[in-house]
Parts: sequence; structure tokens; C-alpha cells
Amino acid sequence: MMEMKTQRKGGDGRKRIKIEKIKDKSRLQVTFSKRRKGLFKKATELSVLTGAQVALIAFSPAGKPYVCGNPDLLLDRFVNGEASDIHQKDDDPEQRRYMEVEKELEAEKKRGILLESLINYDLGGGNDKSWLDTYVDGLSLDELKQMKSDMEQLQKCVAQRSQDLKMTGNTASSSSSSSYEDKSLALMKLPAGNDDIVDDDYLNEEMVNELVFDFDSQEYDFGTTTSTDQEITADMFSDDYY
Amino acid sequence: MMEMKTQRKGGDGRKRIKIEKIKDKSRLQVTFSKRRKGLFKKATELSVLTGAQVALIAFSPAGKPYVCGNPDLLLDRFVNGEASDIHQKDDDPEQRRYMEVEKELEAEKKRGILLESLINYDLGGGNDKSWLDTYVDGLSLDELKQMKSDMEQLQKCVAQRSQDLKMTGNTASSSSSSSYEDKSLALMKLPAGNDDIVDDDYLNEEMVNELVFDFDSQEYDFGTTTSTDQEITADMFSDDYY
DNA sequence: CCCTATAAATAACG
DNA sequence: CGTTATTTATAGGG
Repeated sequence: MMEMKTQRKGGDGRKRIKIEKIKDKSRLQVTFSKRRKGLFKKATELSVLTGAQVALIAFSPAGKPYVCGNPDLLLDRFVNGEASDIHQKDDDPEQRRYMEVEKELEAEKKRGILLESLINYDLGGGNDKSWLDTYVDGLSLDELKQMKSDMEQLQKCVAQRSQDLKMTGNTASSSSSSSYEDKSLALMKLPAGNDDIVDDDYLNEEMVNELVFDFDSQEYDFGTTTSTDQEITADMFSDDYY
Repeated sequence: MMEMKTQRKGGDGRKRIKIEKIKDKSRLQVTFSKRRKGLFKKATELSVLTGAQVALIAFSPAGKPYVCGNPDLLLDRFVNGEASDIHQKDDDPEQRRYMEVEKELEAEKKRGILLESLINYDLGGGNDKSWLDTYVDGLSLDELKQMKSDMEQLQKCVAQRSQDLKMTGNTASSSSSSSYEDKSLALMKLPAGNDDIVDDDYLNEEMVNELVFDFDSQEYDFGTTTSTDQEITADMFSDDYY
């Protein structure tokens, strides 16, 4: 026996695979594990390298959720915002803190309304579509699908939230959000009538990039204080497998 | 024969780098862009390959939020997470009221962030721009101007509405000269893309049983309901660049 | 952006 | 889980 070439030791090495749903249950599991690990590592590296905040959740095909990053930290940043801490109440900071929160709430509501409006903003260019719709008309079918699904869910949340706000006026118990379980949505398919893809490949001048909207000129009390650019550390993620 | 050894054409090729905060502003930006793109691609592949649900949010060092996958997943985590009630003390009506307001504040902030994320939503087309930017880029100068004008109008409406809301709503005195900066408006400086924001998310849903935090090898149990392993389709992400 | 040289991630297999 | 053979991801530079 002179040659055993085809295999020195381990396997044959990596093979190229198509990016499509793996049907083999076994391989699926393996792939998920390996890739999830790699993904998390990348997320961590990005965070450490650039100091960016990253939050990532992946549900295994079995339904088990894996979280990377530190979601709680993000939330924490809001709760502890700029000012005092909740447990810190000595002479009369109670009232004070309350006022502050009320104030912030007000600001946040404004911001929310603004953003909401922005999304449903009507370009008014003759057609009665919102700019969003107009934009969508220029997308490819795939882009459309992808976007539509995500949009609908988001819109729903917003709508729901708005409803709550209007109803209770101001005394909402947020976390007990209602029951729009329409998660599955129409996500996968668009209304048949939306298939006409307008391929307007209008190339524009780059000067557009310099056009800046200066809303700041107007003095509105919008905005929040939450600019505590929190640093994310490697420890926040699992990096023991490097 | 002569040799042009060290460089045939481009750069010297990849160099190994330490995974630690990059200080050079310029390189930081480049790295973030490249790596974010790669990360999103991986996330998408994992999702398509294994059918797993993936949600990912990355805040650029500048604070701009980029979203990939299904944001709802992230939101769910935040809302159901523990951070809801910091300290349960509701005997005192005053205290109670405070808690409510703060809770709502939290929700509002989350909503705001969610909307912002939506606006900066990454179509995943390999493009680094948000759909909004992409859209704006596709407008003519005139259209842009028109839009700017309309936007400003919108601003006023929103301000007005906020005013109303405030009147009929709570008692907070947010009208007094606010000391906080304006973040929300900066968001609308469309092309520039150098905003500032807050981070966090919002929403609800109930499908978390076992939450495994990868970053700590630590496991928190949110033993709640069963997991409704929703199916995620390739369409949910954009993968036209494979 | 585009390239190239090289570091990393990972599919197939034991 | 550990190895190996390849495919991918990317740091630098133009």
C-alpha cells in the first residue's frame, strides 16, 4: 500500500454550501451551533473594536433563545439616565426626581409622535401615498417582501402604543401591552397587486449629500438627556472561547 | 530579472489586529462599516440556513442604530426583562404615581428607539445606507427641497400636537426652559447620517422559556410560556448579495 | 469603492 | 468534540 492520500487525518476539509434552509436535522443542529458561536464572537469583536453597542438574539431551531451583548445594560441606561438613582432619596429628591421623569416622559412622547409622523409622512406629490409607500414602489420584489414584513410589525406596535396613549391619556401601564398576536402576518407574501416593480434607476447628483435639513433652527423642547454613551466591554460578552 | 516583490498591486494584505478599542477615528469608522456588514451577513445566513430567528441591533459609535432581522425579538426581551420594576414600593400613592410615570417613560423611550431603528433599518442590500438615506438619495433636488419644506411643516404640526397633549395630559412642567439637548431632531438630518441617540428597545410578545446568556455562561431562567417557534423566512432578510 | 495577502470561520468526517 | 481542507472575512492601501 503506497498511497493513502485522499485522507491524511481528518475530514476532507470545508466544502462550499448553498445558503438555503438545511433539511438534514442533524447537520442543521451542528451548523446552528457553530455559526451561532461565530456570530456571537463577531458581534463581540465589533463591539470591543469600535465600542459600539450590540444586542443580539438568536432562537435555535428548537426554539431556545440565545442572547449576546447586554440588553439589560441598554435598558439600564434609560432607567438610570442622567440624573439620580432611584434608590437615592434623602431630603426631598423624591419630588424632584418625579418632576424630572415627568419631564422626560413629555419629551419622549413628543419624540415618539414626531417619529411616528415621519413614518407616515405624506409627500403630497399628487399621489396620496406616503413617502414610505413611494419609496417602496421603487424596490425590488425581494426588498419589498423583506421590508413589508418588518414594517407591518413595527407599525402595529406603534399603532398599539398610540392607542394606549390616547385611551389613557397619560396614565398608561405600558408593559401590559395588548394582544396583537398577529406575528405571522402576511410576512411571506405581498398582495398580488404589488408585483410591478418600477425600476426607476434615477441617478442623482451627489450634491444631495450636502443638503441638510436644519430643523434645529426651530426651538422645540424635544429630545432627551440620554446620551450617556455607555462603553461596552468584552466581559459583557462571552469571550472565553477565543 | 527584476523583482517587484513586495507589492504586486494593492495593499499588503490582511494583518492581524488585537481585539481592543480602536482609537484612530478614521479606522474605527471603516472597521465598523466592514464588520457590521459582515456581521449582518452572518446573521442572515444563520437565519436562512437553520431557519432560526435572529434579531440584531448595533449602534454605531456615532450612535446610529442598525437593525437586522426581526426587532420584535429584541423588544420582547427588554419588556419582559426584569428591569420593569426597579423597586416595588407602591403603598404610597405618591410613590405609585411616580412609578407609573417612570414606567411609561421607559415605554416611550423604547418606542422612540424602535422608530428610530426603523428609520435606520438596514435593507441588507450590502448597502451601508439606511432605507431612508437610500430613498433620499433617489430624489431629485427639487423633490428634496420640497420634502425639506414639508418636513418643517410637519415639525410645527408635531410641536402643536405635543402642546395639546401636554395640556390635556399630565401636570408636568416641561415647558420651562429645558436643559436637555435635542436628539430627536438630529435624527432627521437625513443625508448627513451623523446623529446621536439613545438605545434600547420596546415591545412585547410571549414566547420565551429558557433564556441563555451566552456572554456569561450564566443562565437566567425566564421560565415562562412555551416557545412558539415562529418560522423566519429568507425573505425577512435581504440576501441578494450572495 | 476596489484589491490583495492573510487571518478566521467552518463543512465534512472520525 | 478535535482535525483538516477550503471558503470567507477583512486590514491595509490605492
